[in-house]
Amino acid sequence: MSDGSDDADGGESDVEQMSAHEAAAVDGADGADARDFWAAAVADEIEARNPDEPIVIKGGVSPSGVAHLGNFNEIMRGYFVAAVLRERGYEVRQVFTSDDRDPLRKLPRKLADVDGDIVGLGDVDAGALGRNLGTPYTDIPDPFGESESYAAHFAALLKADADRLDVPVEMLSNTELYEDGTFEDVVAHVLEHADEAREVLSAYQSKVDEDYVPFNPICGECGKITETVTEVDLDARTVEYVCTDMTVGDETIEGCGHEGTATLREGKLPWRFEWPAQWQVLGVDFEPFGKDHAEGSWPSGEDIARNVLEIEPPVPMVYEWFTLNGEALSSSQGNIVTVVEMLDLLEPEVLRYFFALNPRKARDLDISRLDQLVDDFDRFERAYFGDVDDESVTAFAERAYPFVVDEIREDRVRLPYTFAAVLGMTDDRDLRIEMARNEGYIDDDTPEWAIEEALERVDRARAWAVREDNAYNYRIQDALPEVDFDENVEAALDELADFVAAGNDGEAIQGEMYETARRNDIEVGDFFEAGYLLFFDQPQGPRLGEFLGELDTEFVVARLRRDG
RNA sequence: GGGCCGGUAGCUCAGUUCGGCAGAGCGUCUGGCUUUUAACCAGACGGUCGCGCGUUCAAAUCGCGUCCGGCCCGCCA
Repeated sequence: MSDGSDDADGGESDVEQMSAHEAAAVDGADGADARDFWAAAVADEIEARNPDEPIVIKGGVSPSGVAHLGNFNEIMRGYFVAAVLRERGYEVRQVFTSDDRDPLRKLPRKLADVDGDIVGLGDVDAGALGRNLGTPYTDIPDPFGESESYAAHFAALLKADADRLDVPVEMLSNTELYEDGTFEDVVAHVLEHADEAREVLSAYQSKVDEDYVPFNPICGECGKITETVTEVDLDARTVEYVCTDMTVGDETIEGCGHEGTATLREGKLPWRFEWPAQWQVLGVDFEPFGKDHAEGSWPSGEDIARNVLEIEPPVPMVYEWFTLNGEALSSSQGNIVTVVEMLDLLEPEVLRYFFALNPRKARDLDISRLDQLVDDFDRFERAYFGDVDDESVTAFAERAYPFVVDEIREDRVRLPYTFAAVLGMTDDRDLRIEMARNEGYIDDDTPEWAIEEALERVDRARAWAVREDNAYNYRIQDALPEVDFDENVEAALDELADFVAAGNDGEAIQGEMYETARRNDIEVGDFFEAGYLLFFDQPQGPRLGEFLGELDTEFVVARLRRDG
């Protein structure tokens, strides 16, 4: 526990630990800390319970076809609370349970392959999945034939995403917790107190009757989860069962009729008991969950924890679901987005920022307006460094920013996202830098690492512009676009071509464009538009003169003369 | 039918815990930078805080009612 092996900065002294705790106490006393960042308020609540260390923060989902961004609430919301507690000097263990002893109940329409790319059911062995309806995810082969099981495949995806966002989380398999006996005593306890269990649960679920047994064995014959327990032998720690049909929605998963005996490790608790059982065996102090649990599983779980398991439930936190492009996340409708996809478009810290925002608000992730999210992040970052005159943003940034970035470095350069997208018009690195320099984002004092990081945004913003095919999807046209100009515009273009051919630099070209337009009696705007059409096949573009100054002179001259 | 959460400027959101002048960024418009693009600078426009009633000297904030959206109250997670 205190061997320091996972302690990043090693020799932290007890004195410093003390002061961290004291500082936290001061923060808690005036309340400023908690008001400004939800994770700090949650941390206060956990702290108030004087938890044993390590403090355990849990999340978890049942494996499904795709690990989408919504699932990531289970990891990111806990991460921020863990980070605040660590800052206060506590040892924190963040775990994520893959609830993988759950049976596959229906076929997913979409799956994510090992790289996180989404594929349809038709691209995998769907028959093998269909035959395994009702079987625990850990006993179903990986449809991609790579991992040990369907469950392992799914867990690996989530773990890979957590790594991409640099969140240290320990993945736990529910099945393993059953098989290695971690759950066994709780299962025995629940079966021993089956009357109380039934009584408590029946307040939440009307279907619970006298025959209800809170344990579902796995059929020794067909391997499916069964629901019919006929006898419980507490001394032998076994149950007798019949493998009967299971109803899922309006579908029926057929049982094989086998009658057998199962140990308490060969089955699972129903979810309503399994969740509190996890709290007990893992010693969970905090758990965020989606609003779907808020009025169902949570109240019953809390009750079961106190009155059946006789433990104190963790500090809860409900998070709102977010929508994608205004629509509910839905894998069957195909309205999903993954961490991998998002990281093609955003830097990891921007995505982390998204999850640092108030969990109580339903939030829409509008891909077409990602520039707005990135602008918000940039402002949030500047606020941390005291450059924003807005108390509430600054207070939030002061608390949350250190947990959003991997490293606090004040002299970072952030190109505005739309400008970064515009720079994506060229793949020429030097040209990108030159244009950023022209606009004042980079100067001679900018360190090389900052330039490097700034340019990382260009590829992402470019990917966004292409994906959305929006106004920032500029690309230098290799071939002459179809154009049709007035005579005086053509004359002006020829004059400008001569000016460029004479070897003038970008700044001069920019100035000359105005002169040329005036000389030929055309609106400056029309002349610029002509230039944009020639080079981008679009009526808008970057600051043109300086841009042309960066390109190959022969190419520019030929294009201005409409020669290719 | 019962319950929970949300609804604040065109957009994205602070502010609601604990009542004290309705806020920010973006967008838009106007002007500026010898310069109509990305950006930058100055300014302006923009509000029935979903709606109604109540409490109060004072309500986005508290209470009651109501509308809209999501979720839960079967199974499952």
